[in-house]
Amino acid sequence: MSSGGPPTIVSIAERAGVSIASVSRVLNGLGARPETEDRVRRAATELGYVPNAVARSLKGGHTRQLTFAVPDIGNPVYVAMVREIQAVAKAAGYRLLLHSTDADVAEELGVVRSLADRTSDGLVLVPIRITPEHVEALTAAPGPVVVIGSLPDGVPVDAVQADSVTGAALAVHHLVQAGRRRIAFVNGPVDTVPGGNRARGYRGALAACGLPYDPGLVTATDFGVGAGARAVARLLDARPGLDAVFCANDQLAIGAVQALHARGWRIPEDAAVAGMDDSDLAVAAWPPLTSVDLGAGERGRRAARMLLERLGPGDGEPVPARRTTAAPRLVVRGSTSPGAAPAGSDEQEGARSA
Amino acid sequence: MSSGGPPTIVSIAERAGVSIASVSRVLNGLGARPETEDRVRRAATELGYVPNAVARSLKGGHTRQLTFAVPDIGNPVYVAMVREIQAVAKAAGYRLLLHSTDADVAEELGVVRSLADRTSDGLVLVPIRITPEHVEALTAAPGPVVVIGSLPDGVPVDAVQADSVTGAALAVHHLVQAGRRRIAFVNGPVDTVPGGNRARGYRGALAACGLPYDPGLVTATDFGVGAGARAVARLLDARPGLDAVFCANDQLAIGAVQALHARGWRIPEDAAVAGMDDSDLAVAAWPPLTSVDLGAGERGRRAARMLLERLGPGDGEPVPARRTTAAPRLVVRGSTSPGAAPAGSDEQEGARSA
DNA sequence: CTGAAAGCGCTAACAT
DNA sequence: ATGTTAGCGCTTTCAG
Repeated sequence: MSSGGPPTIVSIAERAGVSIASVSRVLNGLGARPETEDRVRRAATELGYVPNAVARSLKGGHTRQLTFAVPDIGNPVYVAMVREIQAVAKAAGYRLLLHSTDADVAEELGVVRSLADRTSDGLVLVPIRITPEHVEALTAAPGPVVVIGSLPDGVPVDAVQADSVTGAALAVHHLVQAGRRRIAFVNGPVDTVPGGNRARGYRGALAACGLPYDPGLVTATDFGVGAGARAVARLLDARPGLDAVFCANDQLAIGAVQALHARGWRIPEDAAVAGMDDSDLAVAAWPPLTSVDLGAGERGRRAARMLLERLGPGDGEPVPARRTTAAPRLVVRGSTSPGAAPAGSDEQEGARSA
Repeated sequence: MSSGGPPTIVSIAERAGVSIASVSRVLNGLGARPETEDRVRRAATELGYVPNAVARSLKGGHTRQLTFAVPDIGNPVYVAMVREIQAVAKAAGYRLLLHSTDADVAEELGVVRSLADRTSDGLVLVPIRITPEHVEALTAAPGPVVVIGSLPDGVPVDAVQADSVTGAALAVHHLVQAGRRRIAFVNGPVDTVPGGNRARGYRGALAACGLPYDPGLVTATDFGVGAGARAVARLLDARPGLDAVFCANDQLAIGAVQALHARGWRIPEDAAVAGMDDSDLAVAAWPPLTSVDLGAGERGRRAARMLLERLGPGDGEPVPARRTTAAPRLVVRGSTSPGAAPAGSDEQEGARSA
């Protein structure tokens, strides 16, 4: 007699009058005499049997779970990644473990090492920064990892990165074409991956356009609406002649817009504003923000796919670490171009309910 | 000699020259002779041993994983919930499994049933709608569940809900106090939990204020920026005398603002606009949106805590299902009140990086 | 085609 | 204090 607890293959075996091996076979679609097959299926249904995934994992050596570790789940960029990764994972029959590192380097390293506890089959990691410890931990990773960010060559780990340099160039060129010459740059912390890359992108783009680099037009504080507003307020005092503000992300751009509005500047007439990431915030602003889509969703999707490939049948020789880069895309809206993007026009549908 | 694969307690036992039981005891902090303790710890460190979480789960009967199932991970409201739930879970030593149901009822039911596979110890579910099947599945849930939404009494499952009625009342009263009388209402689908509740809230609030209910001032389509813009464009044709637009969420409100701007209406002078959810979008808009905070984060936090309580030592008699409601909070900004919310003022900090 | 039995890695009796 | 052993639920040889 089977006692309490949920039904197991043993309960089914007893009820069907067969061995547990037969139960397992039938349930896994291996051959069996129709009679046996029938008895087992019936018993399973009657008992409301559901296979214990943990036991399966222990036997099989894999959990069909993927971990995605991000600095901050609230950030729109990471949200876009989560969304895509979750979709890819689900389609491949994997569950998604979401881990917030709270932008803490030690935690990031911990996540990599915790691959060893076999809780998930692989990891997609978005590091806030790449330290020597990262390189070390990643090199010795006890399981498959894909990094979203810029990893040095030589680290034997797949990576998918954004092209901030080209992205910034797109924005700067666009502003220059629109007749702007004194283009301020509002950045976040330069010692983070995104901050550092975007700073380089801005300088490079300026040079490429033959424009001088004026440190007085550049600020770097925090990524955030308030930081953007304060930075621009300061810039407006120091460089009242600026005619455009390029921001390292949309939050900063929102802050910039607010600061400009507060002083009665018209956008884009008096100053154009451009952001980066093309998040939902961009369309929420007024005027709607021109923004560079750095392909967050695309990066997430690719990272997930690469990870899945590593998990597939590891036949043959070891595949070397791959590097791939998502192409940036400029999305022009009213904040830089008077006529652009009428209200309720296109995109942004897809009915996110609430 | 221990062969390939990651180290297990057996490898450690061999190396330390003790039994696997001793290894387990030492590693779990149970008593042992200092000498033994030492040998084990040393061996474990040298081998880089990490306990296999799957094996532990199989033995212990729990995974220390929680599942959070939402209709759409991209929605700011759910993002706020994820953020809090993840924080609570992490603090309690649980991992978070994120599941997107894509607003599909069948998937929601599937998630509830899949509790039976023992992959996670409990579930927080945000149903898009509550059908009789939901009630049935929830009643027969093979594990602890907490629902975020309005569950009928009698369903033996914990639930935490928003108070849309009071929330809508807060907004409507605020608008009335600001001198508005013809308050339009832009809603999403009425057959969803949020849509239905907000519709009731609006009607109730109107009645409480002694204002007539004019169906011509009400629209219900999709939750989304574009839908909001189109709805308001239509409203402006049908009821050009409106002096305020109350929207069932911030996306709709953003759309409303755009439609009004497009026609040259000034906000809030010609028409005030208020939204719901107080998401990041609210501060991104210009003017910043007055919005009703329905306590998404708070609901997430409470749901997680309730679930954790169920998972705790189930000593004594069974605790009956609990219902709790998060109090709404009106956040007044420039879209209804000319002076409010200067740029880069307060909140919104917390430096979400990018 | 089917059953018996081993074993995934760990914990917890039970015995010494 | 430590070792031996059973067993969590399942898959998979290996015999029959």
